Amino acid sequence: MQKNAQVPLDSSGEQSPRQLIASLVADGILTDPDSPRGRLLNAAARLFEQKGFTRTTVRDIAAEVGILSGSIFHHFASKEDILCTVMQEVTVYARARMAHASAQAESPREKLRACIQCELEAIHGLAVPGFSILVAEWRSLSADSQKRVLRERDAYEQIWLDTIAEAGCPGGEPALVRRLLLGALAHTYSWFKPRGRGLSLPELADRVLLIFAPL
Amino acid sequence: MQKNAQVPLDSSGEQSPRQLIASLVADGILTDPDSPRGRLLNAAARLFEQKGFTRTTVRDIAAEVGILSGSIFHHFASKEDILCTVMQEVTVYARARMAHASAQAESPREKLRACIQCELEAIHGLAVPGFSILVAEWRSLSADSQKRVLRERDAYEQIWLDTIAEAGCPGGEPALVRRLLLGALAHTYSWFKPRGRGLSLPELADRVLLIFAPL
DNA sequence: TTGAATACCAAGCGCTTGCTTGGTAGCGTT
DNA sequence: AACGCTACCAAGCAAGCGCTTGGTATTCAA
Repeated sequence: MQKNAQVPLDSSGEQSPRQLIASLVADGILTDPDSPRGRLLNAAARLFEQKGFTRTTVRDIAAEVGILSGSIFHHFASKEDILCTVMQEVTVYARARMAHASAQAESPREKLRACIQCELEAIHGLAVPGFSILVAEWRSLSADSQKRVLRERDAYEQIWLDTIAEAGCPGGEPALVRRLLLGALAHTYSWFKPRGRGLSLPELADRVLLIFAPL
Repeated sequence: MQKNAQVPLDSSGEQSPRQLIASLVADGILTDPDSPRGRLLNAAARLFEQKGFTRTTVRDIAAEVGILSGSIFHHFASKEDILCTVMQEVTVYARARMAHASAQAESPREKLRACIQCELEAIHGLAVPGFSILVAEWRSLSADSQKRVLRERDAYEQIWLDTIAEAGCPGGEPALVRRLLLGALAHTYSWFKPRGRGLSLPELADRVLLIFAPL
């Protein structure tokens, strides 16, 4: 159902989430969220994010969309297949979103800022539901499934590496900086509340930028 | 069995891991690793770190020390009790180790370096087996258990906050810097191989220091 | 009008899980 | 010799798990 070719992403002009999703669905690299399969993926992503993969049962997922647990296996081969597909599609969407945000910014440092804010929004469920699963549930995937997801993920990471290299961060190679940065950002999931009365999300992005790209 | 008072830690002179553990056992704030209970805790820590909490069964833990699964509940009230106790004791030991390492360093910046290296060693199983569980399995704890662990953890974090404040890191309040730093360090668990032929652990500590405390 | 495809139900199988129960063997005290 | 304490075994229960099977209702193209 899904073509795995790296479809070039449209990164010009303004785009609403709905438009972006629609164009990815039209390209055949994202499941239609209004289809039964798409509804299952969205429900699973929500639950995996809330409770974790092992603590989410197929009965939970089925109940979320109003069907019985057995019917899930008409759409997916296994519970792990659901997780793997969720991770793939989340990565595809996150990549499209970040490519767009990065292309909008002008200076290299602003591009990095845009990427940081973009990933923060993704992690905190403001833009890419299920993004935090990518880090939290990596070990729940079999080796084969990890490979499937990694192919999509490489394209996503390449945007980061290019951006970091151009911004001229200290701390060594872009790959190392990216890994430290990813850890720092992903971990904000467990303490930062974007809707709280403290730091706002763009403010947090600024602080992170200040550390990883001083000046 | 365990006194919860904040026992002042001996932080003078050289100390082998064995000596440090022995003194903590003598103080009654750590379980003797040679007792049946201690052997269970060590086995559980190893397994939780390798496979995660939910994917580790009480039968796995029992087999590791050569008893039957039911016998575990002579030593612990529940599987979660094991996890909670592991987390507590790991925190106690990590704190003692870091207090010692920090006290050995001279300048504020060297103290920060010592803490970073200390936590990296802990995360990668070179010094504090089970440390990575603290971050990875936090959500596996009930609210009550989280409170129990948090009391020990506060003392550990205080060392960090003091060290960061004195080192004068950019990026805002020490609490924020610490959270970003913890995320970055904890995540190294999933990509950094301390025994590999690439970057060594002290080198990695240097790079991290360069980012979080420039100059 | 038929036939295939899609989406789902109803029932339950086989297995694993955390944990319980009732009992026993060995040891140090008194 | 009697007691109590610690550490453990043997057996299994009740619940929950992922997943299978055989069948049905609806839709839509030929």
